[in-house]
Amino acid sequence: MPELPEVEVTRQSFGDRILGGQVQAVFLGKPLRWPLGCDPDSLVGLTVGAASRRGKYIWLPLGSGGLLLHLGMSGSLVFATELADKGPHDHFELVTNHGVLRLTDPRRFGAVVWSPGLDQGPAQRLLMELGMEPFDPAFDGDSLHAGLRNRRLSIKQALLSGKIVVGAGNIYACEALFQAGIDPRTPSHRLGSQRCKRLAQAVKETLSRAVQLGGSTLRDFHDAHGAAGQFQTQAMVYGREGEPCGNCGAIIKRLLQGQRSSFYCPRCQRR
DNA sequence: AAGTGGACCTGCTAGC
DNA sequence: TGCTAGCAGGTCCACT
Repeated sequence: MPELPEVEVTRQSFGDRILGGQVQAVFLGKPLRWPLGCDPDSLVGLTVGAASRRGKYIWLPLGSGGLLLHLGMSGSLVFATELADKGPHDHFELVTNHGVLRLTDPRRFGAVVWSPGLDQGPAQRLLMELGMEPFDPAFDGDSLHAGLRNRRLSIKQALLSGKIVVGAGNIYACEALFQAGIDPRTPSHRLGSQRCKRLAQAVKETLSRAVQLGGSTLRDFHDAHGAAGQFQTQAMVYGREGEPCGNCGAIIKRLLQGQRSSFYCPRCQRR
């Protein structure tokens, strides 16, 4: 489900309210992608710090360490003082005196992992290979060009890999490539500095617009208050196979790249 | 070393 | 109506 915008919208929607809370209990459901990595009872009494985001991960400081949360494909977080009874897909709860943070994740590709610090332990291991943050001013056409110039994989897969820039998943990679006028199959090294500049700009704009619109709600995404996103209504290509391009009228096509669907306009987007 | 495909898991939909 | 195949917002790991 969640790409950078959904993760950021989620973080913003509960971060302020949980800040300063004290852990009263921790509930674990079925196993997630990775084990928590500590005794859940050892978190009781710890104080919650300011939630931050790196790529599609949320870092929630707790005491001297913290929890690294990932929503996988189908995860969402809810934060409330009063929550409905637990359902079959609720696999983690952090009960605090400010409210309860609950992870619901049917497919269980998500994770909640204890780490002694952002730059130590599991968090360090999971985050160290990540590419640049798209909203970092250092991410621009030049840095993108430098990251792509020796790569032979397609530009779509390069964006999805997260090794150059993080945050664009399948929806936003498709949308950014459309906005930049680049065919998703284009070999990365064939993009010159001019097109890299356009693409870096498109990635920044696509992701920031999506954050402003509250993310994309394709089937079930909601922020921690329960609000749905609106970006999907403005998607130009994602999920629009067979429809006319809003820009030129050509029929939007779908193809498979690395077992993932890519949507593109064969007229607006060039190799 | 970079690139590819499989694996993890459940739910929903389109089509027969 | 009921079954099945195919699809889904991610990413680690083993293998070439």
